[in-house]
Amino acid sequence: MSPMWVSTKAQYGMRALIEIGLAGDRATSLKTVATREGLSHQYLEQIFAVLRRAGIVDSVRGARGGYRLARTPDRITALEVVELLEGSVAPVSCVEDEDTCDRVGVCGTEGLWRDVDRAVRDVLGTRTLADLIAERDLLHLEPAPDLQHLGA
Amino acid sequence: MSPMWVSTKAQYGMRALIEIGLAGDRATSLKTVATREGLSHQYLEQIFAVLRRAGIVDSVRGARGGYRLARTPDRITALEVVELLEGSVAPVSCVEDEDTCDRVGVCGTEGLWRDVDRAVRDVLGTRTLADLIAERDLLHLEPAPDLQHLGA
DNA sequence: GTTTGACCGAGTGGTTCACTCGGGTTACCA
DNA sequence: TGGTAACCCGAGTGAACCACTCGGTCAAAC
Repeated sequence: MSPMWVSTKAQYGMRALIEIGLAGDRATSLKTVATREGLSHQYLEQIFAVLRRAGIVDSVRGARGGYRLARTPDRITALEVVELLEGSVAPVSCVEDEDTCDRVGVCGTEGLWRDVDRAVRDVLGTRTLADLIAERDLLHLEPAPDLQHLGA
Repeated sequence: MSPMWVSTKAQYGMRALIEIGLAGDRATSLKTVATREGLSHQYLEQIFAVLRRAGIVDSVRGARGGYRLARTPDRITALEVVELLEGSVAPVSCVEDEDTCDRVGVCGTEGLWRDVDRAVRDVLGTRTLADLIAERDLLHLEPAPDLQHLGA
């Protein structure tokens, strides 16, 4: 796999949340998400444990259970999700925690990394799950069966 | 160490290049860079082997040897250095290589990662080593001994 | 009372990271 | 001409991390 700095945890988490969001109020099971997105069911469980504890999704236990968004999708930013599942989005450690480097204030690259961090946080912070769901809708995959007759 | 996605290789490489750049035409040894920046000499050798092969620095062998910039610092972007030492700066693999994911054109997060990638490349691509050297100069550390008398 | 599906902790194989080690080879310099 | 400073190179290594899996418990629907 070619290198990347956003882990599959955050990637899968985002994709799964879009899927969950598409269902609206109805709970969606991870099994459904897993097959629809081609992901590991058990790995998703791990991810959703974190999302639930963070108050991003609510769970419904038992048969016909699953997950739904705990908030409206416009109140969930990509930044929140990625930071939660990734731990951090900072390019270098000193951007977040100044104690990890003894050369703070002496390092010529400080401004550079700080600008990169700012740019990333800006993109992720201004994009909400609602935006992603809308984009996903534009791809209009698998149109709902009951809408099929409207076409052609 | 707190998490980060720019490796020490790229970080150290940038810092070392600033140090090399400050010396202008004169070759600077890695030993000097290592002590000045508090880095491992042997690790720097590994990094500079890559920088040299990429045509970013020239080497001077033998005693009193070292490295100097192969181009003027305004022709070396942070992006070039980071991509070289990091391999890639893409947040997820599909941004660079579409074959790594079978869901290209079907994935709701595609645009998001593409925007993040664009933002990062924009920041790194518009910053040259000359800029970083100038910033570093503003911190005016260790003023040259022969300029000392000009102060106070 | 069986099926569905959320919940939980532990384990694991592979890879990457951040180096180090131990040697060359080249050139200055006395 | 010999010593020393420096670049050059490949291999190794311990720790951490990633992307999962396994095996099981608990809760609600049918």
